[in-house]
Amino acid sequence: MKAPEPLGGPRPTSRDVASAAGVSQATVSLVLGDKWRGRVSERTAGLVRDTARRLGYRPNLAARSLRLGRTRTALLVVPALTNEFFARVYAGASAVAARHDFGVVLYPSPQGTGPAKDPFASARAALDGVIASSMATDALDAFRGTDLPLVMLDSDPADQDCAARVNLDIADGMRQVTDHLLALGHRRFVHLASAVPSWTFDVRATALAAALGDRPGTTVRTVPAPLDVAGAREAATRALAAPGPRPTALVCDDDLIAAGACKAARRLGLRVPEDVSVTGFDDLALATAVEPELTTVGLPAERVGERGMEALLAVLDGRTPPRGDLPVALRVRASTAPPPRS
Amino acid sequence: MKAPEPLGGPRPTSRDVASAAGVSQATVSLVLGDKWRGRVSERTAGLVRDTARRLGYRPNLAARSLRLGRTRTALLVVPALTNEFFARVYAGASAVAARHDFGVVLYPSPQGTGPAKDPFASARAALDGVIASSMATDALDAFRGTDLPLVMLDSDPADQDCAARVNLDIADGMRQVTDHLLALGHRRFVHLASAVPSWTFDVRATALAAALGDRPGTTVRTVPAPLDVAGAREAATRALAAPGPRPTALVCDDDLIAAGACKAARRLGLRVPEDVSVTGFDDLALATAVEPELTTVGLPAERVGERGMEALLAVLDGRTPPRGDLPVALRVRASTAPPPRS
DNA sequence: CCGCCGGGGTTTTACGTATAACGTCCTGCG
DNA sequence: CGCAGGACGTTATACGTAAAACCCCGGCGG
Repeated sequence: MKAPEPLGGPRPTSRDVASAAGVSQATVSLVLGDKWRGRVSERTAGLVRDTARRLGYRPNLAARSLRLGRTRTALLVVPALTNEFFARVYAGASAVAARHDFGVVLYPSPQGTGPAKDPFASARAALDGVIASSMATDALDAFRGTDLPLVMLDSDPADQDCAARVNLDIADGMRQVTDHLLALGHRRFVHLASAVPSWTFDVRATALAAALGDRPGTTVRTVPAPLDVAGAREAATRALAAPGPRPTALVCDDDLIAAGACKAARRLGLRVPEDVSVTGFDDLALATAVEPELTTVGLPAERVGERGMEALLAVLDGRTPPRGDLPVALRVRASTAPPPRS
Repeated sequence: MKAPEPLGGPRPTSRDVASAAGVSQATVSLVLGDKWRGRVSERTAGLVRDTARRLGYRPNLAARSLRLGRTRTALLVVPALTNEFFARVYAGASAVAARHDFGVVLYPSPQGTGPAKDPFASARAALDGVIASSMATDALDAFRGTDLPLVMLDSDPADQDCAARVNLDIADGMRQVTDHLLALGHRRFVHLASAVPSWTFDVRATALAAALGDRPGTTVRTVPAPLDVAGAREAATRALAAPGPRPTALVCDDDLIAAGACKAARRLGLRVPEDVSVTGFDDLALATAVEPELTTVGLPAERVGERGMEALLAVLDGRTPPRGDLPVALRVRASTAPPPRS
């Protein structure tokens, strides 16, 4: 007996509410928009609200957007949601957005069967702003040079072409990793560096170099690795089987790479961490799923998303966005130990 | 010399294009909407298109939605994107959507800091349909009993309250797993079953029971496990350390649980697969990241998303949606072997 | 007694698009 | 010669909301 609401029929409009309550449409709009102080009596306001609730009224978002010129929708541009890090970024952004009843829509994953040729085609007219990871470079260009406020995630501070930026203190994380390994006694390092071009990875390399720079007797070789376990395993195999003294520590740009490195070591008959230490980055679920559990750098992915959304809201509001890098923390687990005696 | 387009100013409307081209707004709408055969000359149509391109015209989606009453937007309701399976479902759905210039928006992840109290608040008025996983039960109720077409993913076929359904042949997958283990010689099973209430998991249990039902001499004990590695490890530890003859095969509802089970076994001094075999479900990236690589059931997650979107488009179009379960495939890797002699 | 003010509304308009309904030539045919 | 009808557009309208502009009435200071 839910008949009162026409199930297949059109939903009630503000005008329906108005006539049902015996007032004008403008009054409904004022009351429901919370702009009625001193313009509508308490009694009428209550009546309108009750009627709206009774009819199950929901404002038509398209009409509202058309009128206001704003859509309360932000676009999040990330390389791929299958990367747990970005899934968590999305969760953070969307949580903050929900609190300000904003929506978050994702840019169709570029590695799919192909997004719309034009990034705007499905999105632009319906957006208030863009939050973009620096890893999604190709998609990103399309949003540059528009009037849309752009918040960049983990991007080069030298690049000023954005309204706000939220960065992780990646350099500090890499320094913590290096200090940890140095303290354990390691001297021969290999840096399994992501082949994806992005500031996040560039800064890892420079931070590692800087941290080792002032320690004499240390060596580091950089080996590029793809961002997946199987590919990383091959790269790590080459690094470990290379001629010359074997490295004792594999510093990886990412937990996926670290997992691949562990597999490579084991396949070569080396034990982790007794024969070779391995460190990751990100602290994904993977880090505690593999054996041994990875020593890695925990990144507050949700906070990145939250901060990104907060920054965008601030910009849209004319306020100045929050500044300062987000802190990261080394998590020492079972994949690191002192180097072998030999 | 990009001056012609007012960068900070308002974007051109169809009326701007019209006056720039010296025609009426209606003509612009007809041409750009591809409804001009026999109503507008080839020459004028070309002129309009060129002018639109030159001014960088993009139709205002809010206005269009208001006029048409449809938004070309679907809602995807999933428990969490951090679950790789659903991230892949999203990728599939969004790829198909993009091809039909549809948008896909996600229901804010329920485990976040809390979504809008009302699921519709940020969504309903702007939706053409809903695609929902049966695992997102709580959120789902809110969308039942509305006029929105609902496509269910992996849900109980007995539940008829939806416009279309796309299911995986989970039962077949479980049967393949069981046959594989039986062929290896296993007789004492433990089913590490997800504690999350959902058809996908229920069907695993019944399929396992059915497959073992006609084999005398087999035993199976069901142990509930949470859907995360750490929790699953505890559950598996209890199962393995229980009094009585030790099980030789751990059948897990999910790769995360399987990973936990492997860790539990190793911690108890058991080798996988020599002392105990472990199987997973889903074939996530995790399955090939851990050691040993998991024997598991590969699910075509992207296909689920694609099929879901295709079904929704069909329903919206008045066509009949595709039917039939999607096939799954056992992937035999290194976590299964014949049971120990003893 | 008049003008003014403020409380409590209403009328009206605009947002940008899609499309139904309506002209206006021009050509060809009866 | 008149007019039917196609080719080519145009004018007008509606979608649902927000908000600016307006209106009415009772009370009160001058």
